[in-house]
Amino acid sequence: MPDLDAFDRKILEILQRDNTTPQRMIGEAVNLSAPAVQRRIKRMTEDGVIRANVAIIDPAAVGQAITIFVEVEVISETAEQIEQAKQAFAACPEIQQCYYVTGEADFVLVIVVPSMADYEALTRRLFFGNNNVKRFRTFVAMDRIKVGLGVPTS
Amino acid sequence: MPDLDAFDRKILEILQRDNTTPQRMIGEAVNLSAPAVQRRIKRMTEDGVIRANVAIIDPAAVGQAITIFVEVEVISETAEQIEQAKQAFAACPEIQQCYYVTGEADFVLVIVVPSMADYEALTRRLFFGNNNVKRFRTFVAMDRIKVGLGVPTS
DNA sequence: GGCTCCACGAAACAAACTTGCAAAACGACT
DNA sequence: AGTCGTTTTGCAAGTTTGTTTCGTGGAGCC
Repeated sequence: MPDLDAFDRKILEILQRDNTTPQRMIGEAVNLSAPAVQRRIKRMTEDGVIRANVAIIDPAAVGQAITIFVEVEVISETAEQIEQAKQAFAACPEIQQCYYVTGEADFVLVIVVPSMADYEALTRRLFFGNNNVKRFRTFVAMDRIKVGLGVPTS
Repeated sequence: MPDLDAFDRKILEILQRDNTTPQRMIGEAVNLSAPAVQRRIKRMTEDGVIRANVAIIDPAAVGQAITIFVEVEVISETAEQIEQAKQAFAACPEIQQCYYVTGEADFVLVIVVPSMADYEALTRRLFFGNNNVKRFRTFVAMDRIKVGLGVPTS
């Protein structure tokens, strides 16, 4: 993965805010022609710098009103058990984000569900139904203050 | 915010996976003409169902290698203090996501930084430098198993 | 100097998006 | 059942955007 110059970083800055921005406008903003911008975007996409281009949907608009954080602590941390847990979490559509972490917990999950009843059913399936889960701690989001996947491009 | 029919939901499903998909292909997938798809997308964008269109960047590619979770517990939970905390967190570029939650903590943060040294400096500025922070708990991500903002559209 | 290798910009080209318009689908009311 | 009004659709033309081609100029290297 080659390193990025100032042009690339400026382009990324714009794209991670709005990837429908015409290449012509990006070109004006960074002092480059549209084809040059296009080639850089293509290269960064091929190199995996740009991982995806997606629309962000308001969860409430599709009936997924509740966001929940869960810390999960497991009993056995063998490579096999961890791998199995990772796959189970990754396959669950309600789980929006899943990280394997150090600290007082082993996994941190971000879950999106229509109602608390749905969350209750999910815990039954995901945690109580898995005998390697020692404990889990739930945090219900009252306010989504800042949501996104933007990163500083410095 | 009007409700969405089966066409809209299918379109959203596609767009939140790849919003560069041509409207013609979306049309084929949902059995609608391209202009019909275009009008629905426009309407959903105006209605705020589609919140943004963004490129997702690999943090490591721009030197932001470390993802960290933080639970923050505050001392005083007056409306004014909470509001102040929200604004401080929202304004911080290293903070990628911030939620105000119920449970054993008051805020949950997702932070992206280049190194642990940067995180240490950030805690100094953000937590130790704020006398309303009672305690904070850090979880360093070892593996990003599932990352995204996709939601079930069904 | 002469060479190759890249990245660039201008222009031509292809593809996608957008708009106008008439016809079809749907509801409400008689 | 029939009619009117509203809404949404598909088609076709027009416009914008994305992509490729080609020739030029600069950096590094014999």
